[in-house]
Amino acid sequence: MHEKLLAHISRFVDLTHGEQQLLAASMEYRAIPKRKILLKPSQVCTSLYFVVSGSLRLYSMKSNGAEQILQFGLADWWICDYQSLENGTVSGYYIDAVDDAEVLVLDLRTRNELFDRIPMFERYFRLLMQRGYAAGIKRVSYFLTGSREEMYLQFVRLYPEFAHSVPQYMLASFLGMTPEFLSKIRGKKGSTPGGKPKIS
Amino acid sequence: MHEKLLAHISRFVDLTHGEQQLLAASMEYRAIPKRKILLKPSQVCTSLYFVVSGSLRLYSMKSNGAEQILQFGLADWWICDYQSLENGTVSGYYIDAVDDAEVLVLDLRTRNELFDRIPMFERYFRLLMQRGYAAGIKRVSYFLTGSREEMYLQFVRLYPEFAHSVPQYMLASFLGMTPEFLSKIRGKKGSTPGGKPKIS
DNA sequence: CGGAATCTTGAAAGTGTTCAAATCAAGTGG
DNA sequence: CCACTTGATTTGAACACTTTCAAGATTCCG
Repeated sequence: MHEKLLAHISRFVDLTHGEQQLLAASMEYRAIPKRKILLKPSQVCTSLYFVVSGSLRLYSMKSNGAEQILQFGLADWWICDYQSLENGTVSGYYIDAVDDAEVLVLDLRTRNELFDRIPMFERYFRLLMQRGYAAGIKRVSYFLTGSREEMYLQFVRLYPEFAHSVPQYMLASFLGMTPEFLSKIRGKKGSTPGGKPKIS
Repeated sequence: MHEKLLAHISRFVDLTHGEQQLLAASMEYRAIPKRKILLKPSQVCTSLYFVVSGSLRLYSMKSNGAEQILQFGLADWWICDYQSLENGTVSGYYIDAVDDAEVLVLDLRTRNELFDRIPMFERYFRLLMQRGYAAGIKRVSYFLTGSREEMYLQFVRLYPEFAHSVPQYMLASFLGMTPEFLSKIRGKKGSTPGGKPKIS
């Protein structure tokens, strides 16, 4: 169950066998049924989730009651509200399961102990956070530079299977548009050229 | 010159006196004149800049030739293209000075040596990156949730002096709107109520 | 003073949203 | 297996927000 995590870590840093054991022993496996909520506003986030399979999402509630999905947590992703986690403040986000998922849970306190004992584990997180930071800047750049349609096409290019397995309204939310508009974008593509109506 | 950096670090982690000395000796002071370019596309980013005074910005060039500002580096900020830095790939961004600025330059190689020698320094960066990551998510949330006008008001609330010292077209770019539209937003405010025409 | 960059203003054109209704899909219980 | 209910997607018309383009006013700096 932990091989997937260890394999992921090994793409960034090297841990000794002992360190790997310690880490594996520090995380708890958990099966998350579809729609199960792992975090909600008014709670303080005290756990990090490593997604082994399935998918989670992090979202907020807009003033009009609509969900605003800010992040999907697919396989090999860590997901949590880092602001709440680090400051001990109340979260403003929800985290739940899009599909049935399997995760490894790492408690905040345990994480901090691991950081003290295994500097390379903290480096791994430094690299992840740095990457997330850089990706955030690039994401903002996409929002500001291109149209919603380009963003959609880009997303489909990057995550073709996921883009078609996730409910359309969730994808629309993540891309910052209404489900109606995404539907129109999709409609435009499928029927324009002599294209066959679509297979299956 | 380095006190500002050490003071900033001390808000996150504790360094011994010796570590502080080592760090200070590892960074080079540099005065950056207004408009001086520190990084441009086709270069690989190999330095991190800590802003002591003044302000830098990180931006890309849109297909229509307009600048898209993605980030301002104000006092106490670190700025660089982390993706280029870590992967050794060519950057897609520019970094230059909005105003005359003073920075401390940290070379990539030196940074990595410091990380090996001073685990708390790497923790400091882990916390910075984590914070930047969380802030990036919140920023996306602002873009998707509110109107440009709300974003502008929010920005002014957070950085009142900076918002009025930076050229308006740069602020517009950072907020993802045209300078014309920002001008209209500002016009609306100033003249709505019995408000005085504006002082100075 | 002169020139260049910046900011303002207005009309026309986009792009994406809202609202409402119709269609489609999927499960549930009988 | 069908009828029903609920949720998801599609479609269209009216609307709102933001951009584009073009001209004029302003400011800044040598």
